[in-house]
Formats: sequence, C-alpha cells, structure tokens
Amino acid sequence: MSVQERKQRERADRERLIVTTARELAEQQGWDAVTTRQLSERIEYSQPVLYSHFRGKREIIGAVALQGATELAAALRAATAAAHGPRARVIALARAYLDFAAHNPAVYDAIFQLDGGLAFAVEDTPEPLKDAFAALLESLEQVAGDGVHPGLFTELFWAALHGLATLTRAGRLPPQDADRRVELLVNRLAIL
Amino acid sequence: MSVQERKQRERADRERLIVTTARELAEQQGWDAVTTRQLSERIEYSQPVLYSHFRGKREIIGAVALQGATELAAALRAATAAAHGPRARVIALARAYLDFAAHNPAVYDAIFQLDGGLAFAVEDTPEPLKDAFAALLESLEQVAGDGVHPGLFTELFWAALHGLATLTRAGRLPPQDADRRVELLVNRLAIL
DNA sequence: CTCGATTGTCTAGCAGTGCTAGGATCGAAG
DNA sequence: CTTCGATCCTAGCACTGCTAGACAATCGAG
Repeated sequence: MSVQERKQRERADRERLIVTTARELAEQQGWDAVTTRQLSERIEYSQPVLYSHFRGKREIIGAVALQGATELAAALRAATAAAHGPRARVIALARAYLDFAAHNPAVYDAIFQLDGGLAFAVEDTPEPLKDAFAALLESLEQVAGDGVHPGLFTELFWAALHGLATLTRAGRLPPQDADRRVELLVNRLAIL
Repeated sequence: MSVQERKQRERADRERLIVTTARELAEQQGWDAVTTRQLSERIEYSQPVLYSHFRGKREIIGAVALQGATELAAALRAATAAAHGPRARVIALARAYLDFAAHNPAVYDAIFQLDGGLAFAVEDTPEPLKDAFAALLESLEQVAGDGVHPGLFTELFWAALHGLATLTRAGRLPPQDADRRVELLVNRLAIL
C-alpha cells in the first residue's frame, strides 16, 4: 500500500512540476514558447509523459488558468481586506486586479484569453473561476447602487477592468495614465 | 506602359483577393483554419504567391485588421449620425461597437486580439486605427464631464466596451443581458 | 528466488504548420 | 525568332501537437 501511495504522491508532484514549469516558461518567453518539446525537456521527461497527465496542451493551459484564478481571488480579497471605507476598497480592488494582470500576463492570458478548455457562465464552471468572480462581487455589491442588480454591476465593472488590462498590455493604452483611469472608473461607476 | 499598368492592377486585385479570402475563411472557420495552404488553395495560387504580397501570415492578419478598423469607424459614425440627443448618441455608439464585434468576431480579433504586427498608441499608428479612436472620441468628448480629459474618458469607455465585447464572445458573460449592461454603462459613465 | 504480467517510460514517427530556395514557364522586348 | 527577365510552382526545411509500439523496470504469484 505504502508503495502505491508513494507513487501517487510522486505522480502528483510531477503534475505540479508540469504546471509550474509551463507557467514559468510562459511568463519568461510567452505562451508561444511553451511547446510540448520545450516543456518536456525542462521537466526532464519525454513528451508522452505530458499526455499521461493531461489530454493535451490546452488542458495544461487550463491547469495554469485555474491555479492563477485561485491566486487572483486571494489577491483581490487581500487587497480589499486591507482597505478602509467603501471607496478605498473599490480602488484597492481595481488596482489589485490590474496589478495581477500586469505582473502575471501569461497567467492572465491563460485565464481569460487563451482556450484552456474551461467552461464559463454555466453550471459546471470550475470553482476557482466562480470564486474569483465572487471576490469581485463581495466588494462591488456594496457600491452597485439602488435598484441595480449586483451581479450585472459586477459584470460591467469586471469588463471595464478586463478591457483596461488587455488594452494596456497590448500597447493600445498608454500605461502612464493607468491610475487616472482607475480613479475615473471608480468615481463614475461606483455609488458610494 | 499599358501592359505594366494592367499587371499592377492585376496584382492589386490579387492582393485584395487574398485579404478578403482570409477574412471570409476566418469568419467561417476561425483564424486557426487560415493556414497558408488553405488560403493559397482558395485563391487558386501556390503558397509562395502569398509571400510576394505580404511578409508573412501576421501581415495578412494586419491587412484584415486595417480593413476592419475602417469599417468599424464608419459603422460608429453612421450609428451616431442617426441618433438625436447626447444620450441616444452614446447608446447608439455603444450598441454599434458591440454589434460590430458580435457580427465580425474574426475581424474584431484581428484588430484587437491577434498580433497583426500593428503599432498602437505611438507615432506611426496606422491611420484607420487612429480614425476608429477618433470616431469614438467625437461622440464621447461631449459627455466626458467637466475637468475630465476627453481622451482619457474615451480610453476608459472604450476599454469597457472592449471588455464587454471580448468577455461576451468568449462565453464569460451571459449574452441576454447585453442591453442592460450597455444602459448601465452609459448611465454611469456619461455625464449628460 | 524465479518468472510472467503489469506498469511506466522512451524512441521514432505522423500529419500538419509557416516559410523559402531553386528551377520551370511564359511573355515582352530587341 | 531569340533572348532575357519577371512570375510562379514544386519540393523541401524546421517546427508544431500528438501517438503507436518497443523497451525496461517493477510487482505479485508460485
């Protein structure tokens, strides 16, 4: 029995190694550089080993995305917990979101841009994704305003943050005005 | 001379053929299906012909993007011109933007998601892209509010629209509430 | 302790990708 | 009619994600 347990543990370790290596490689050189050959060489196994853990490359991206979503939710909760007052909390939330996207571009892409084979906005949406949305909702429902559905408001606020994150990183928006855009966003959208 | 002119004309025709074929193929089967082999077969030339017109696949995507940006700018101007009153105009602008993204997903991706090798937010940004932003600015500067930089406001509004467009199309936002989100966006962001 | 069976891993290869070198072909100019 | 340059295609390169089949290590039964 103990032997089987050890093997299971080693297998789980290797699966984590694959995910973290894929993530590192993606952050260092972009997702284009995350080929099955590069990845297998970095983990010091052959390519077929990858396919004994994941159905294919998209599932590896999906695993990175789930890990990232968990971290994003935690980062959002940490930022809002440290802020005092509703306005400061929403500002902190927005900054934390954009900071996460800026500092983990590859992970952010895995969650929201790339096809990781993940379901969204349906029954079987993975838990980390629902939780990240919940983390947004927790702080935003307090500033949605009367008669406005909190979920709808959160969706809109989230969309705005997502647009700022992607357009900024793609070089479509000048990065130096980021803070002013966040202030304007919160001042207009949030009802304090 | 006339012979050379005819050849130049035929060359220009073929270049347009490549771009429109790439666009059609992308809208029908997604950009993944736009391979140099598929594309060359559809235009009934061999692959190297593509490379006599464009440096590579990314430049073809870029050409589709520029064509799309021109149409987007025209669609935005047509929608705002037909609307009366500042609020109706901004609503029409937002709807037109999201409609364009919904009805031309591949083109929208070419402009804003994919790497078409285009420069943004810098000196040598291609004219169609600057013009599309200008079309947004024309209607939005009137509702930016006092003391708010019109360009910054437009960037924020645009980012919100972009977020709504991409998240909706990726299945991250339920599509049936699109109109309500647009109304909320305009009610909150625009100062009438 | 030995010996099949099972598990785990790797080598080698497939079909597809973007892109290109070099030869064949064709039409205009002399 | 010949020459020569532009035009186009065939064939192939290095790469991609993915997989079949061979091989070796390990396990359990006798």
